[in-house]
Amino acid sequence: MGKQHWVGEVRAGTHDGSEVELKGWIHRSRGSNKIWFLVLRDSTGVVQCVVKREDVGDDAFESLSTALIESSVIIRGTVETTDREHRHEVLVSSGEVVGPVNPERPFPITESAMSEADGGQTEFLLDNRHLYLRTGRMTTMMKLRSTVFGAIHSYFRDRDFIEYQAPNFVAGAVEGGSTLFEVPYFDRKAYLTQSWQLYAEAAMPALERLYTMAPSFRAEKSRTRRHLTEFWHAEMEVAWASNAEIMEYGEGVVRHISKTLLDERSDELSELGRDLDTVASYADSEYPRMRYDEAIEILQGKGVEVEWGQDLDYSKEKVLTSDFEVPHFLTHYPRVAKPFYHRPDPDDANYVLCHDLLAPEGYGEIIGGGERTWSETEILDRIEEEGTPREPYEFYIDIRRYGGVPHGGFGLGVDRVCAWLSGADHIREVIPFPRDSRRVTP
RNA sequence: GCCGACAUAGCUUAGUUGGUGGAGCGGUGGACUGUUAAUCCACAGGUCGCAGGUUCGAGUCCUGCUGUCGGCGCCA
Repeated sequence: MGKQHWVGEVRAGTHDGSEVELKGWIHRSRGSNKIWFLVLRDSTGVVQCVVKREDVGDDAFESLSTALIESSVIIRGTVETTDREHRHEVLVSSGEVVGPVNPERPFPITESAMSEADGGQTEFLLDNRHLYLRTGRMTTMMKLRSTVFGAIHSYFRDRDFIEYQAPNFVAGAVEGGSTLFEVPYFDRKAYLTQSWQLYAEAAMPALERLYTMAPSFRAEKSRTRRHLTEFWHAEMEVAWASNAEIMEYGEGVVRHISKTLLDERSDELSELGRDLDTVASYADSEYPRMRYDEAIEILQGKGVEVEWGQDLDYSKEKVLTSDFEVPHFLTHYPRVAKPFYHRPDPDDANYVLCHDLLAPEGYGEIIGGGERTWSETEILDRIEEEGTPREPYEFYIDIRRYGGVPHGGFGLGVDRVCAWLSGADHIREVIPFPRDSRRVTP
């Protein structure tokens, strides 16, 4: 790489008193006719560079001092310690502009746009998302996001899970048919996948423990702080596992993500205003289990109008989780509220062996999972009972004709977890190019 | 699909009973040897989302349209 020195190293004191060559972009620029201050940004942070006319000469002084914000530059100089902000400065000996910014089209994202925008939610910042990515807030979010992805991979790989990929063009739904994205597929129709699960179950007898992280697509017209039409889905499937065991993995991975963020990204969490003790409580606590029936009783006790058999919508989740300080599992939903692949409870067939993990602070459901219906007769009954067309699921039924075994898994909304743990106001803040029902550009 | 808001300069916005559209940031030119969203002076920049209507006169009132945002149902 044609770059040896990094701003983060300068800030850490690695190069105190030494010559460095910094390559980056102008974050801020100010000064007078003899001395100029360039705040230089690279992927590791910002540092102030002091350019004196007498040191660099008139030509370099003119080109550096007139370069606009987000011009790319190479700066050479000596690192000095200081009592000023950032504790370190670069006293510039020479430098040049690499990629200038045209004054007719200055960098459009101003301080006012940033400060009023509340996390990049204005139309303007969404239209300029390709430029918004390089702002401090979004850069920090992308680093946190990378750590979350890494933590999920390490959690499963450390437990001998095999990463496995399913097709994204599919013929059938996992969730409701109305949320399918239909795409032309030569002379037929196909759909974008809503979940890896059905194809994971096909590989379950081969791999026994498998996981993935991949995008899922749902054509929901939802406009909420928790929804995207394209979201990153961490899913896992385990042979011979019960609902309770699957929940152990769910709790484990969420706690592992929280701990990894604290270990590797505490500065970034603090930068975003996240209280580290709150995140630590998510890493250290056990997550209570609560049956659906208990949740209904609690809600009814609070005067919420809810009938047994209803799925719990967000407004009810919110009332329920308002007293929770850590994530809670909700288990044993009524059979009528859940799709065919959930396994009915052998102890009471009115319920299914499933679980949702509800995050506190109003972030809602972050995991949905459970045991799968695994015998041929039971899956056929469930499909018929639901009135679901059988054809797209023939392969899924066939799996059960050859050595079916109990198994289960879950899906975790990675973006939701990122939003929750970073304390973001909106799920859009944690993904570089958010997709919702009204936006596919840029 | 439903409910509710909003739309003024590149950005963030002010605009009073309807009476000549202002400012800050950003840009340009100038001043300034330690600035922290630097400061000071000057200049440029507007089809007030679009189309109708009411009126002597509409950024402002009315209707329609478009776009955007927030929320709901559903979900991760």
